[in-house]
Amino acid sequence: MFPSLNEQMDVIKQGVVDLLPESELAEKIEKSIKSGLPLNIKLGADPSRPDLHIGHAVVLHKMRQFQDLGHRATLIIGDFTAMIGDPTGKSKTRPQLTLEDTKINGQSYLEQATIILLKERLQVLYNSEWLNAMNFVDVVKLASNYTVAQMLERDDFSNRYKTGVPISIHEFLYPLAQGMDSVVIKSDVELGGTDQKFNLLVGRELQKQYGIDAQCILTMPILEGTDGVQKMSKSLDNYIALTDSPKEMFGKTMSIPDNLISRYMRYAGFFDESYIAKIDEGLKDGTVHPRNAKVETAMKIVEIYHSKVMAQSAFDEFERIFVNKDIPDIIDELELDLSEPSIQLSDLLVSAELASSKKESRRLIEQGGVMIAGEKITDPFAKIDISEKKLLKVGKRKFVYVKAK
RNA sequence: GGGCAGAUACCGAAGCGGCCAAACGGGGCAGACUGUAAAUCUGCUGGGUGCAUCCCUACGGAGGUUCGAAUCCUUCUCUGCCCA
Repeated sequence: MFPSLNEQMDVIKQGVVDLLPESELAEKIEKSIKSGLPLNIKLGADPSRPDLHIGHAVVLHKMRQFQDLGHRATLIIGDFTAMIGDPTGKSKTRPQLTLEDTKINGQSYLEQATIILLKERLQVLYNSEWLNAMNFVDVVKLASNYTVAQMLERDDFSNRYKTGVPISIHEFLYPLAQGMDSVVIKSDVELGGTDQKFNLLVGRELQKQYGIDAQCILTMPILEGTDGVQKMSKSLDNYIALTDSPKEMFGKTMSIPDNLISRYMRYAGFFDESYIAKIDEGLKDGTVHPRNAKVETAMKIVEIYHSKVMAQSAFDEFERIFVNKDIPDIIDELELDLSEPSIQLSDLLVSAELASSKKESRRLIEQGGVMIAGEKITDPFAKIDISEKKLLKVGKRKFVYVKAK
């Protein structure tokens, strides 16, 4: 049956930022133990950007822990809400997705999410099912549950309001729509990132208004991206995707700033707290080398999403390229269709798509970032004979074999 | 409905008739160094052309004034603030 209340609470509280209200969750768990019925744990997914990264994994992992405790996970694919379009940002008018697009994205989200989630004890619902069925009267009723002042409590809104950045009316409907999901599925707990706190609370509030047992809310931190400053996101290109190759995962993890090591150990590598504390201490007093701690973290991450074997080979490869300055074992080959066997270096980079323009290509060459067959060449006008296959290296980590067809 | 302010490159933000492909910061890229794709330091950062006081594209859109416009005028679109 279910683990005891204390055991459950210990697991649940690992790494969380907010757990509101804790006492209510304890009651719910006690009730569940007594009745033998699992709790319904909700997680909303935004399928507008279906590429999941290890930042998303923080919350997914928490969901998995609930599953492991015997509870039921409800993943809500926000196909309806995504269709309306994410209203953040003033300059980007994001193309409006059709319901079909979001369905497809939702499917891909699901595939990636089940890398972490257990397929058993998982219920997947699409919120268009009920949101699409609401008419304007329903929407007005829903909206009447909230006031403008309440909406403006949200940091995001109030900041924008204060600084004069526009807020569209439909953005106010967002939290409400999402909250409606909680009403419909009668969730006991809703998970989310700390940025979702407001939305989660709206769900709780709406449940009360609709006469349903209010959900508890649990938030997990937003993991910083590999740049160490901004949150991990695809658009900032500081992410480690769940589907990244072992090599990429390893390398990207190695590039995080030192001060993020323990955070990544906790939220990306899911190491034991006691172990993290030990490493942390070691980093402080200098007995643990930051590089080694990072290697360990990187290997663990690769292991989670690939395997131990892959982790080892990713490490070996990394050592070879960056420590021994050797070349990777797998390099793409590119055959170029040329009228003659030689080509001007600056054109070669453009043809190989290693530079987006001839200007950029020149810059790279003149700055000494380009090597042909192990030899640094700084003259952009050098003629390169590629009738034989030659290794072209651009920057520190772009390798390609080029050959004239 | 009325008044006022604003729209600049990937982002933020200066510039307010020629010296503007546009200061500065961030980001990105490259180099040096190293412990690594950390940190730090240096350089570069619209495109074309063998590269220059040359051409093209670009300061919200469309016109206009001028020898010359990101800069002035008209108008349109969008945004914020204030009043109703």
